[in-house]
Amino acid sequence: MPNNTNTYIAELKGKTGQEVTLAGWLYNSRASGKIQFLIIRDGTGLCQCIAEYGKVPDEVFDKLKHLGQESSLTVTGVVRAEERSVGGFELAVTGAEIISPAVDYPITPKAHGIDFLLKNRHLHLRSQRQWCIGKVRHTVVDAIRRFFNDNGFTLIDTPILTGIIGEDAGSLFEVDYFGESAHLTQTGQLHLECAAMSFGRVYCFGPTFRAEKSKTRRHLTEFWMVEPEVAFIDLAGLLELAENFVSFVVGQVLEKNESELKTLGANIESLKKIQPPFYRLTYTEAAEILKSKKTQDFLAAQLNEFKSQKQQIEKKIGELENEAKGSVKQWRADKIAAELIELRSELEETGTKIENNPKHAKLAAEFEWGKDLGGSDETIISLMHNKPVFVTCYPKEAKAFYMKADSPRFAGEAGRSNDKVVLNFDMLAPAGFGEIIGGSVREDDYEMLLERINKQGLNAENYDWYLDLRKYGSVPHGGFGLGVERTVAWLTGEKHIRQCIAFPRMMDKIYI
RNA sequence: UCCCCGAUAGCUCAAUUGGUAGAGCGGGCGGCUGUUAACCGCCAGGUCGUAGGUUCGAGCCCUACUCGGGGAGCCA
Repeated sequence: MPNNTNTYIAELKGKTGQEVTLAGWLYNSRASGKIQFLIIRDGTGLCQCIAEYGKVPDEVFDKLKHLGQESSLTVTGVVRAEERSVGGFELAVTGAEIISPAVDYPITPKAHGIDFLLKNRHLHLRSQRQWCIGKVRHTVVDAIRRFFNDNGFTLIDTPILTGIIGEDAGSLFEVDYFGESAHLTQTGQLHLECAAMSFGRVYCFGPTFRAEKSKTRRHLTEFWMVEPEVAFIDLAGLLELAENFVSFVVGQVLEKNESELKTLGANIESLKKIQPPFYRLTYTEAAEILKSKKTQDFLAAQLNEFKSQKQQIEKKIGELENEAKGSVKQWRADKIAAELIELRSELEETGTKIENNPKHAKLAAEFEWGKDLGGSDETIISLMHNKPVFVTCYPKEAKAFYMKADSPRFAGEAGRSNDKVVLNFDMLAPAGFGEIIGGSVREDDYEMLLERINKQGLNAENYDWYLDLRKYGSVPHGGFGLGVERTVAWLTGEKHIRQCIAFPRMMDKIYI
């Protein structure tokens, strides 16, 4: 980099004993009379810098003492290994230069509400948690491109403004296109299929828009999706591709972001288990599992666990409240108050789980063949497994028009007649996280496809070009889509998908 | 769209259940040479979301509205 003699915090390893200059922002500072602990962040990491009275010029010492959080500065000092310090290294400060002081930075090192943080998203991105998630996301995106690029896939950029409906007409964002109606893409799949007939193996990767009225921790109206599409592939081939792909992405994150995962409190051990093969269930088998006694027992056991969790939390709250009533030191009272806030929100969450459990049990028990798998059904299946689960061959009626009807190979034991199911699959992330991939073999027969289009009340004229693919050298083909934010949320253990994209767009709300 | 919860200092939350609005963090000043969301002392900081109503008296009760959170349905 030109004209930059500064050292990045990530490069401190191996510079022990050398004098270096860091350029960054003041993340936090603690002063203790004649010694100051300044934590600097520079985008590559955090480093504690020690300013001792007498070892830096007096006016520098004074300036640092009154410097506000997030002020930008350069700090010069000697690197030394120090176990007690974040990152294992610290700087013995010999000099510092303030670039731009910050006053009254709104995001303090204490707790904040989510609305406040989203309104301050432009600043919240600087926080450690958001930084770690951003790093993991970067690795996920890089791994996605790497996997497909290294496996013979060609990148095709599919349009964002489209005139064709890929998924559900109810979740479209309408755009005025010079007086005509157009909308934002819900999937690149249909265009991608065209490209697959030219390049064989292709993928697209970009933002996707769905105007779903979904106010949940799993939904965004704008999210990033990668979609591979392969000519000459069957369902078994797609599953293999998907499990190799996901395992590669997880492996890359484990390799490159271990410290971020640790900071975020992700379950690293369970991620290490993500290796092919994943579990495979047909929809029919999944439906039977849902209705089985095993599932009811599983849910009942879970309910008991939730209840005992609740009791434990309540007991702890009681204990803390009692302690707070007695005479305690101010600092202890504060700690108790903070703990109580956390425990109460945990209690509320557990209460919701207890409330939902019987509903989910009922939904599962009364599950009827032919319905789509609901969110709670997916959660149950996913909770019962420690690796991702493929659920294949859903009823045709519940699925999109372009999915190919079943063949005997995938019909499953239950032996429903083949034409009632389609050759699709969902991939459910383990431990209750739920769906992160949806895909299918595409209908490649002209007549069958036309029939499905008409049956779903779509205007066949709009799909002329799509039907043409079945006219001129049609081949079996298929693909899938993986949601980036959901994947990042799963890997990082982040509860809400909105934290997994820098500037989230949610239902009815764009903050900045 | 439906159900539940919330709105009090810049931020996170209290307020003995209708009787003078409080604490921590953050900010300012001071103290402390190994802190880890440091700690200790002092100071400043409020039209209790908005509009009505009940009452001698409302942060607290009632009605409407606005905004936010959580969940359901649907999905990547």
